[in-house]
Amino acid sequence: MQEVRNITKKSEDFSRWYVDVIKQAKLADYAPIRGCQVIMPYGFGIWEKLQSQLDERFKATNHVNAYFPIFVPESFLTREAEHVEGFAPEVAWVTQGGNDVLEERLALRPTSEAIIGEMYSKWIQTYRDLPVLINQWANVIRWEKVTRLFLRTTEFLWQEGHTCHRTYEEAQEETLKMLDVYREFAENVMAIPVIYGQKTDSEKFAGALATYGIEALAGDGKAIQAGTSHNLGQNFAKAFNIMFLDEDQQRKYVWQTSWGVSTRLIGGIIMVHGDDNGLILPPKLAPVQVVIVPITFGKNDSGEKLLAKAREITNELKKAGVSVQIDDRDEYRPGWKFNEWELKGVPLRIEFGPKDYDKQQVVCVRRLDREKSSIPISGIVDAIKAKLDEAQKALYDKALKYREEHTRITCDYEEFKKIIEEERGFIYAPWCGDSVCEAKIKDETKAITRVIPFNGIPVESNQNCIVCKNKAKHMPVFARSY
RNA sequence: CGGGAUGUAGCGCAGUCCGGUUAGCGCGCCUGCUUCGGGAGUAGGAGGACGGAGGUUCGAAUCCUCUCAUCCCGACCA
Repeated sequence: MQEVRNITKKSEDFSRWYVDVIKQAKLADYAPIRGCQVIMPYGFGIWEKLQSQLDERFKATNHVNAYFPIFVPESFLTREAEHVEGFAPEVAWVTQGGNDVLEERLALRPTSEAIIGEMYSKWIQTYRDLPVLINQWANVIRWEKVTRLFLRTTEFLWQEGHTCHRTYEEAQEETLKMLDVYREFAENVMAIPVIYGQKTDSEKFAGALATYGIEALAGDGKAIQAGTSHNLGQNFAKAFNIMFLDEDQQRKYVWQTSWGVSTRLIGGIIMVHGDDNGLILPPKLAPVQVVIVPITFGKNDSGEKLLAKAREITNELKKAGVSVQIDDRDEYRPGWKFNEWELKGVPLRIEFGPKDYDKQQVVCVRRLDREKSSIPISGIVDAIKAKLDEAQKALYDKALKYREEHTRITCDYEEFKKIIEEERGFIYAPWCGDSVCEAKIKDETKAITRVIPFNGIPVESNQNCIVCKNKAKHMPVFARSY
């Protein structure tokens, strides 16, 4: 029989598989503008779930939301030298308003440090105004040369936190606190294990003192940056004159942080969890957590009774807060529906047929591994909730197992090259800390330092840099990446 | 931005080299009947003017020029 579903096998061509899954699960579609995508309702549903659960965590850490303009005057953008240089190649400009050419071009924000810095300089007067803990949910524009659905699009959605503090220590604490929020979110909500730590100088954000990130491993052995948190030091404070009068009567520059995650996370979820049958969503992010497929035989009385019972179960679960959908479409047969909901990554499927009706039970099938179980209808709410929790955990465990199987340690550069070429994945390797060695590895292997992990492997005193053989200072994790 | 490939119905493709009735095929879609526990069967039906713009020609999906978009591989990035 011909395969109706048309997803390229993951192992055959990962890139095509990725696009096939997105298009067929109706997460997103190409827009008629280069590099831009339309996030379709099902994909946006995932984003909304991400958003609300992240926002909860921001609020819990005392942040508030605000909104700043999408336009950034050129003169603002150019105030922090390293920052301009970092973003110059990918800024989109507005040069005309209506019929009039603008005196000063306006950048469509590639990030908002500049415009927010400008406002902060007005708002902050004394140490009593600190800390400022603001987050913004917004779209940003980066004129990328190479784009890829969700992972890198010209316009994307994200969240950017921008905070101001009285001291370096406080800013550093904030930077690491938010990194940890991302880490916890990735693990517990996205079911994605991450390596987290500090970026090397060559990988840090343009204008930051230090950048920290969380890194996930995709199903093809390439790394995906899933979130970043920057200690901006006083660089932007100096550029935008953000000063406060401290208790000791001295005027001082504030210490700032910024941190963000984007719609790229959706790409990460697809790449980390998906399989040959399509998407697999963690229950905590699934727009539809449970789908009920009633199985009826003909339009007879028993069929009607069965459908009525299925709707009753649906309502009961709904009332209990489960995102559940009944698929009572007449035009598709059960097998077809099973495949479609698997493609869409729905974590649990409930099958309810005549045999189940007689026994007053349902058959529950888990998306991840098609594990089947029978659940009595009495007490179905608790059972399904437990199944969802189990599915969330099983998904994390599977991703963790994959990552562990694709993480290697080596002190030998030749072996390093071989691993990158043949297996990819994460590689821990000792490094002297010199960006020359880092660049050499990048040139020769296309692998770059992802982070110097906090949850990694400590460097030992007798270890040497895999490139220059000088004494190693760090044990970063390397990978090819998206 | 360099190298390569692709663009024909909602999706996947053939046709293009070597111009010539009314542009085909599979899946999907619509209607009817039978079906329904892992992508049903059958009968009938609708749907495209060939990515876009110019040009060559009696005639262009097919040849030429430009352009747009996507994918893959490289150089840069959430």
